[in-house]
Amino acid sequence: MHEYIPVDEEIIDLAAFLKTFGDPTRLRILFLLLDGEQNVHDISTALELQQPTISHQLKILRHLRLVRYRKEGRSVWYSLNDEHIAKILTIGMEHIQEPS
Amino acid sequence: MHEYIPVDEEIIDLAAFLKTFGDPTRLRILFLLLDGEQNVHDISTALELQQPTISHQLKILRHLRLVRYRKEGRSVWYSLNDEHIAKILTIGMEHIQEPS
DNA sequence: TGCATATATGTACATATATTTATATTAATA
DNA sequence: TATTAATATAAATATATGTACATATATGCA
Repeated sequence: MHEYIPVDEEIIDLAAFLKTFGDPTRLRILFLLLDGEQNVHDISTALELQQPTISHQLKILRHLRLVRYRKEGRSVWYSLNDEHIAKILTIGMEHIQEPS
Repeated sequence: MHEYIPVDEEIIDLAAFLKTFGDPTRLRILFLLLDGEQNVHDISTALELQQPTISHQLKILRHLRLVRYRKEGRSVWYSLNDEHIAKILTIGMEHIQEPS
């Protein structure tokens, strides 16, 4: 019984998606968003990182659909896109906390 | 109710772990291993990639504990380390196959 | 021991990417 | 309309990383 082997395009897309979890700044943003919607200013304040740095990473998170956003006046509110994101964070944490 | 925010070291470790899924070659290796143990030669034949390329990526997969291995004579047999790996692949596939 | 096979390591190079600084855009409000 | 606040974009730079090629190591066997 053979597992499903993704075709090339799926492999490329999957790598791009999962790679997005592979940066500490993006992970910190995602963990913040586990608490719910946050705007750019609050994220950059909470993480003590410059606003362009946050906007840059949010753009990547948006494009790979890890987050969604809505505009309200001058603010843009970001949140996790769906349950897949939290699940991957949870499984990842389980893995690194496991004794080797 | 606030979510658990990982400390810096956990963020670094988690990013390193998840980043490992972010390369097409490594993903192809992992999908092969869903079928069960494979040795280096068979992997490099199946993926039509040079043996040093496979060994290089296996080293990374080993260090981040995505795979385990056992030596048998001249051969080294690799397999997925635990259920976390397959779960992340599955959730990732669900995500990219979801209509945007 | 000598040789072939299987796997790992090291180096070099090209490419990708995270961050900083500066600037642009957009929206609210005085 | 002028100004301020919030966010996004652009350019520059430094760092990281994947691959190819050459070489090393290790094991089995004649």
